[in-house]
Amino acid sequence: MLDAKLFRSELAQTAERLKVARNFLLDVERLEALEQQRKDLQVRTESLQAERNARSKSIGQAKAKGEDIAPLLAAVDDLGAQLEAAKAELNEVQTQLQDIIAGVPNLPDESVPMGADEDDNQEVSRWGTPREFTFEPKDHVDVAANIVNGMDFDQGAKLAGARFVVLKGQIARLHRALAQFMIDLHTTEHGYEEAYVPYLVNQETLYGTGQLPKFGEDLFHVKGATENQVPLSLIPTAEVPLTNLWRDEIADEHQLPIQYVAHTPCFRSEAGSHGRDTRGLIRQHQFDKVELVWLVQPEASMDTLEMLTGHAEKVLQLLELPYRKVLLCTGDMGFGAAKTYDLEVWVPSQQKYREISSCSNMWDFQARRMQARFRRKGAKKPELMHTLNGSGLAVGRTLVALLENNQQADGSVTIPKALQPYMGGVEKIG
RNA sequence: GGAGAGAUGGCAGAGUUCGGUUGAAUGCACCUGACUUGAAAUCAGGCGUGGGCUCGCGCCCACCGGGGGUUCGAAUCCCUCUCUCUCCGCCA
Repeated sequence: MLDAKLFRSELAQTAERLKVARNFLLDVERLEALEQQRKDLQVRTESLQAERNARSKSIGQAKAKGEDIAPLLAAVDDLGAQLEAAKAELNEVQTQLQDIIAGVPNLPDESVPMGADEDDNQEVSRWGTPREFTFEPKDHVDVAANIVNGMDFDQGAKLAGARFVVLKGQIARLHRALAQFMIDLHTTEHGYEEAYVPYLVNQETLYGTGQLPKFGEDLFHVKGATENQVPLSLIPTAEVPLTNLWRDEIADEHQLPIQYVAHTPCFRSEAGSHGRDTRGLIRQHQFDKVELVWLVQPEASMDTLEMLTGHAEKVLQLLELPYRKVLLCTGDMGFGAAKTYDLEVWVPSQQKYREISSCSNMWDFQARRMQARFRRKGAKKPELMHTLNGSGLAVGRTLVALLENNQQADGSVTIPKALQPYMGGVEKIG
């Protein structure tokens, strides 16, 4: 959420920036009208409340002195109705304003290139060299098929439906090994605190990180057993529970920065991506991810984004997987991001780089929704934190990259040195 | 699953019986000043969050777990949801 003041004192400029940078059209006239109404109604409501408070107080005083309060009660007779009407009107207007503002995307940082879609993203760097195969490389589904049926999409479909998978044997272990390796790296080398979090969260939590109100159709929602039980939703990423740990909290300055790492499954409905990446592990309704989250002071967030991205890169480097780092343009960034780097890993079967990590600085966008704040030493007012998150990495897609890049002519798959301790010391599988 | 108790400011903890000048006693923590070579101790003062109006001084509104209700007026009464604790039962 953007600062509401931007919609009052700098409405025209804000609308222009949103249009240019995010192709987001703000209904300026409607906002202006609503804001004017809000102002009038709020002043009226509050003065009615002030009047009611004053009169109620005098009734109390009169009663304490044993005076007759009947005339005072009569004088206050129609105040209640007036106040109720004003309140209702104000409420309506504020709900409308809130709906508009909650649906406005974040403004990009100055360093983000302008652009319409992914074609305008900027490649920042490449690491590693895609391997020259002396044979026709298979895709990960076929590579896995060679390893005693370690990846079974039919069984996934049988148990749950399309876009679900069952992993077994060495593939299942490799999948687990990758997650363990990533967590250990981030906790021991990069200073993250490991966290285990709920996979189901409530609506306030989803609002805090920006999934609601706008992107509810991307999630799986779980109805309570009884009618008036609170609705919960499966997390689409651990960013949601981790960042919300500081919702409605005020940290002391010395507690920052805070860094969390968690390994969780992620659940996405993938509504609107029918027919895309239907084969294989690339796009599933359920996938595992190791997520990195930072909560920092505003002045530190830009440097932190570089650090965070570096931590995700380190995983790819230690796994010896070729990748490139891409700076997303204004048009390709997520709803709440101010700046995002994607890491894309080389996928031999597709002869292209595919997203395996997305690292974003959300600026104060989520913090404002969540009221996640901190207080500087000696300062009176708390300030909004900045929040950042990034995948370090998506485990399923890492498995894809490893199987494809490390496949051998004989159908086996080599295990990178860094991962071997997590695989019982074996150098290859299959 | 059954029975009961509770949720108040950064923390602890009054107030809820019998609704009224209570944004809320008190203690701790914290900030400023005095004393001190410095610190501790002591003393004085300050010290919640969000919002509105105003050039400003400042004034006003809301908030005692969430939502709704009764009332001129609710931390206090009623309904409901959530969470916490105790006991019993069951259980990975």
